Amino acid sequence: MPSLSPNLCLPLPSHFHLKIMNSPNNKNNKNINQTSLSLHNKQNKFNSFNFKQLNKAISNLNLTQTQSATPTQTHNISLLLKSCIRTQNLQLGKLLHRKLTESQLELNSLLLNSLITLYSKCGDPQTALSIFQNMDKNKRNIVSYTSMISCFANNGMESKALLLFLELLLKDGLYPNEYCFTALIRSCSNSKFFEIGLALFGFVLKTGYFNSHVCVGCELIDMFVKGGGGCADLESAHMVFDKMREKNVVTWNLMITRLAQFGYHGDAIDLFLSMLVSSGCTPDRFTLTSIISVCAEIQFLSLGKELHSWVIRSGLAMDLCVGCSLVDMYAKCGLVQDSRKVFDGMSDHNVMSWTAIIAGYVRGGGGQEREALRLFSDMMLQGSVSPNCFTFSSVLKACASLPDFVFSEQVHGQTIKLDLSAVGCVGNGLVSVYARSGKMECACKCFDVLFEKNLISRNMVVDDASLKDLNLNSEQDLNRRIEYAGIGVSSFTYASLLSGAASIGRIGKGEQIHAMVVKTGFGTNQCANNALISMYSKCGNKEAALQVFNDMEDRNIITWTSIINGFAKHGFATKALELFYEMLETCVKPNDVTYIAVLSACSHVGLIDEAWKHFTSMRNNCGIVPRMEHYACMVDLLGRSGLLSEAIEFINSMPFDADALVWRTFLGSCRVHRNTELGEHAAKMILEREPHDPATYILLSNLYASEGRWYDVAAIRKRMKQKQITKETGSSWIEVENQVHKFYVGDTSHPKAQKIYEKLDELAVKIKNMGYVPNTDFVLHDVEDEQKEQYLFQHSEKLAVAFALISSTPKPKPIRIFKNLRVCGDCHMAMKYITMVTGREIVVRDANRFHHIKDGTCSCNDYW
DNA sequence: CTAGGGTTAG
Repeated sequence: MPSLSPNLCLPLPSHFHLKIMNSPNNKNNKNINQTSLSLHNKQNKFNSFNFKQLNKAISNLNLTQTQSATPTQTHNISLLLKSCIRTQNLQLGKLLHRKLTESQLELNSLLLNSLITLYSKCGDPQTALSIFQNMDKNKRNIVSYTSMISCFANNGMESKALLLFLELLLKDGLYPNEYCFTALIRSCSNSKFFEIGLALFGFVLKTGYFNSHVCVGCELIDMFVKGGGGCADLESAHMVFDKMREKNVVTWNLMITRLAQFGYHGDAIDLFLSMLVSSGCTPDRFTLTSIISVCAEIQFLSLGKELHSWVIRSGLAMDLCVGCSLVDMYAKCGLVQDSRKVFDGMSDHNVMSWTAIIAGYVRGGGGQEREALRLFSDMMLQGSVSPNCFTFSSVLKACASLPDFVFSEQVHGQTIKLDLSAVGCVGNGLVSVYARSGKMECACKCFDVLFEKNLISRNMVVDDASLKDLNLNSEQDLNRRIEYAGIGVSSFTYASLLSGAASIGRIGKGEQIHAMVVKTGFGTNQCANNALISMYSKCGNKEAALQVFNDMEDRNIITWTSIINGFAKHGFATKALELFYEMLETCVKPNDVTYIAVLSACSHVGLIDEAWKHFTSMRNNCGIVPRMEHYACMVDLLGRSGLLSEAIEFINSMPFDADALVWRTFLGSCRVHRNTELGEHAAKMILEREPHDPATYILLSNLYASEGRWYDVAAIRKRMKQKQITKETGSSWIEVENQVHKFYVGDTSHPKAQKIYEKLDELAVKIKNMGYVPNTDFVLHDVEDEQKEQYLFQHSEKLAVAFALISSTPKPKPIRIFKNLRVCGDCHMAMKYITMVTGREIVVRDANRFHHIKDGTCSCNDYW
């Protein structure tokens, strides 16, 4: 941490020290306060100006032909300019500017400076600069310089800000003031100029500018938060905060917000409490918004409610942002109804309040997705608010959970129209919507858009001329710069690309992204590596996942959880548990997700005692309260071991009502152990909770089929027809040479179909000789036996295997197949024989889990 | 005329 009085090391000219000594910065305090007070009043007066009024006022502005602007004219013009700035209306600002130019009125410093500010704040630094450059030398005062420095600082041209400051120091009669230092420190608030920022920090401490205005301190706090080398230094930020002589409500808000943004929720609440007790400042809309969001994050409902009543009592209930945070807080605390009440009571809505309530319903799940989509439709119909990527992220999640597809396609259209389909969370949402419906072509297309657009944006950034003058020495520098600027590639971009590739199993693309990660200097980035581990795991390549894991130096809980989960999903429980114990030794604390991985590892291989041990220890030793998912793992474990009545007892003893997931897990066990009676009960429970779940109907119908109860099978099919529930069409796909090949049952559309079927015939003969007997239980009963067998041998997963074998995939590599439904029992058996006759390893990812099939055995132990 | 703070997703 830097010392609070670092050495002064700025290369300042000698006369500068003198100037500072003479500068009357203490006397200024009073003036500043007065200025800002009167300014405040003026702002309020213009708050009520709408576009029309402002337009009219500008048009009616009387610019009589005097040589230079009179005090009254100056006053009026400056007020109008301020209104344009406040409303970010560059259009009207330009109109006013044009009128001034046309009138040939000679503009004084004040007006020219105001024009610089107008262009600066409306994102047009070039025009601001040209006004500054064309100003008469004798009109260019300290305010002009400060406005221009601030313009550079706020428009991503930090080096130019510093250079202009150096130029200012050489001007006789001009003295930098606290406004100027504030802008300078802001310029240094990125990693590149952090060192200069430290020097400025020392300087303002020595000269007393540090306490001359709260803004200087605020800017310093943010500088440390952004930190040197991209690493936040909250401790130093907090020290600056403590050291500030005067703090106003903004200062408190800033510190509270930054603590919250960096995940120090408890500290943020503590600071809020000391603000109440000892600051003498009254919390305002900003404070409440921030702290209510903290309550949402950590689900601190009691404080959240308290703050809600405060909001009402203090008359802030009509504030849009406060309302948004309340909507979000109630939703995140699980009280969607209360959230809705706040939402309905708001006088106005913006994209955030809509998104917050929609996300609330989506998060709640259990059929509430429909209400979320209804609200989304309302929002679109009203038309005053346009959805953004956050909105789509939630809406697409809702789409993925619903059977109707028309709506999803409309949403997809909207994302294209608004040019958001290549934004990470939107693109991934689209990919998973299509992937879940088995529309792999569409899923792949959406992914490719994501993949290519993100590549292009990176290339554009590299070509950007303004980055070239920054004198970057290495590619790492460039990336840090890009990441900081929030454009182009960041570790987040990679993470979202990787999760997209993983969800559709495109390992080839995943490998390409991996190469890009390394090439662009993110090879040691924790977030990118965590995403790589998940991607390789989800694509069935556990060796590559382990390789990434082993090469990582900096592992966090997500890293460990990802690798443990990877092995657990593949049925390698021993390795998963080994890693779990290794993790505990390195003193990384497991979280709730880690325990889901651990319990599912146990359940995949039937380690009952081990599972119970962890289930009790998670609560007792780690204070983690088991969630639905944890209970589901335990039900799975008991069910798999055939302890069906124990499983039912366990479900009944749960502290909350079991959801569809738990019952679906149980139904799976009933199917394997052929217990129709309990299975029917489980199915009934699921359909009570999710009446449109096609998977349940299928599972139940399979259960009846396995017992030969064809009458009941038919009844189920009829019911599905009545309810218009369609079974997902089974399909399998495989990636060969970066291209996805997809197959349906009996599919002959592939260009190499003839060769595929020849290979299948050849395989059939070979494996029958080894003892394979087709299991026709998996085919409809009213077909002749020979036909059944033929039908069976045209299952999509078998077609994919045959295609892999005739393709030139390198031999040592396993054949990786993906299936949208559960793999069929006969295919599973046949594949085991195929691994024996071909010596190849087959990895199948089905809807539920992974099957690593090698030398005639499968990692799932024939239980799935 | 020049300076600072808030909300939505994974």
